[in-house]
Amino acid sequence: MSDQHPDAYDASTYPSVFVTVDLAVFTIRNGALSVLLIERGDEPYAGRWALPGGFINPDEDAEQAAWRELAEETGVEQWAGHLEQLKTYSAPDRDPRHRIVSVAHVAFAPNLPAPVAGDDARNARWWAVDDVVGGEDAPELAFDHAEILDDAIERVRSKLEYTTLATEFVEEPFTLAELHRVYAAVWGRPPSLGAFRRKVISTKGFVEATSTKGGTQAVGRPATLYRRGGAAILQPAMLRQHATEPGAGD
Amino acid sequence: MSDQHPDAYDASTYPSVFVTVDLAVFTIRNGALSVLLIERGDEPYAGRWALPGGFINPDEDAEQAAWRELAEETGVEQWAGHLEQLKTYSAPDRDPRHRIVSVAHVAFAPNLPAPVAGDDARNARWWAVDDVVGGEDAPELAFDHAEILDDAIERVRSKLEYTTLATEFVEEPFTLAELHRVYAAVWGRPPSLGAFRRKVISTKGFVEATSTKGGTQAVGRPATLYRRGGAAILQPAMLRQHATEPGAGD
DNA sequence: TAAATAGTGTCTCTGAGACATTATATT
DNA sequence: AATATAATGTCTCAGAGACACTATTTA
Repeated sequence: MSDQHPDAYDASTYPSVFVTVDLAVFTIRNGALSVLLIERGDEPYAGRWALPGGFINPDEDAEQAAWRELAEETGVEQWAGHLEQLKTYSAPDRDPRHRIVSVAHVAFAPNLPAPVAGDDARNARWWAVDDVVGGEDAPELAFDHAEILDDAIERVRSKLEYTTLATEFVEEPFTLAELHRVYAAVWGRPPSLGAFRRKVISTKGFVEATSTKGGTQAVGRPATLYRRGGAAILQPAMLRQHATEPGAGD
Repeated sequence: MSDQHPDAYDASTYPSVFVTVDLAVFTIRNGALSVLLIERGDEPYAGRWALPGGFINPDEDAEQAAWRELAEETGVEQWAGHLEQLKTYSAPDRDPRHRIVSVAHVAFAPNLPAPVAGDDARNARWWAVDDVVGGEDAPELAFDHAEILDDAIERVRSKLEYTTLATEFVEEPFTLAELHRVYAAVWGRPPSLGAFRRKVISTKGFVEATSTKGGTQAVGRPATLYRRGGAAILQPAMLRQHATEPGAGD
């Protein structure tokens, strides 16, 4: 914050606003990157789908509020995944009623169940992100949530490049094939399997092999099972072929 | 934002807060990455150094407020550089007087002059970041600005890796040696000159050669002069030797 | 000429992509 | 055996680091 005006806190001089958190909660379902949306029951935007969110309490910072909302919305108490701040959205007219500034967050977790429905008659479900952002019969989201979701998706995609965050999308223990499918789902196109295996295994602290073997498949050679390692960043990064390729051929 | 409680906007139910922007403004001065700080005249933290910032007006979003503050603090009307949102800081007790949520921003520009002093008797100057974050006689910053500055520095460093942002730190036209010195200043250690030149030149859209030659040096072969190209991201990234080697996470 | 800075060539090493080959399980 | 999946080996190519070498200017 900081300020240069000693009396700047006079509420008559500067207006106060409401501050909320919004959440883009991601998981992998049926091999597709999916996000949790809630159908609004009230105006404005009644009937539209929106990101879950809520107000920050007086004793919370934004991250604590996000964790709390996450538990409330998903019904998951012991959250196994990761949560981080995304960006703050503050256009003066983003909410037609009041000035509301929202601190958006991104969360990831492995293979979450369908969200708690009973709670308060709201409709809530997982959407494959391709069904939300991909033109055609994609729903129009409430408020500026389409923009938030776009930014959130880009955050997830880029984080897979230079961090070990992909491991947050799978349950331990996991196989390298499962981890590879996370990259395929999030990026749309998987990295080449050979290079992927080499990189994951050779990057110290990305994953740790366990002594047991197994996997979900009923047939075929059983896979080595791994746990998350201690490393957080990938150096160098896992390469993704950006959609915006520099001049073809090249 | 979004909400699930139709009457949630009742001010008696949820408290309103003040929202500010803070700015970490960076430039290169005397070969060192430097940040603009302001000495506070009033309590709290009177006498402490702080990041410049101010309140968001009712008709502005956070980015517009940041641009406005930037012009006010630096006295630069035609801002040649870049500004982007960094992160929002919202600890309930980060300001002892009121609940204040701050949307921090990062700005870069080439070789800025000493900040406007006369304005309102406040003391303002450029600090080499090594003098602010480096132990010893580093000043204790006001509020949570030390944390913000840490995050801002890390943002600048990492952005040089995967974007063409370094060109925002030099005035056009510039030489490759000047651009190389930007990397040296921001990272502490420069990338190897040979690889650097190859990468900058071979990355389409990073820089564009001009027909003229020159440079600042009085002696030696005159350098080719360049302008910024149209590209924004570097694919693959410029490699930096991280201080924190991969292996041990947080 | 010497000194200074700009720019190139070349060697080696790492690692990515492609894909053939081998390994280990079930039926 | 046949089939399915896991895992490895190998070839090639792009690019990074190191550094010697060449180029172009001023004094």
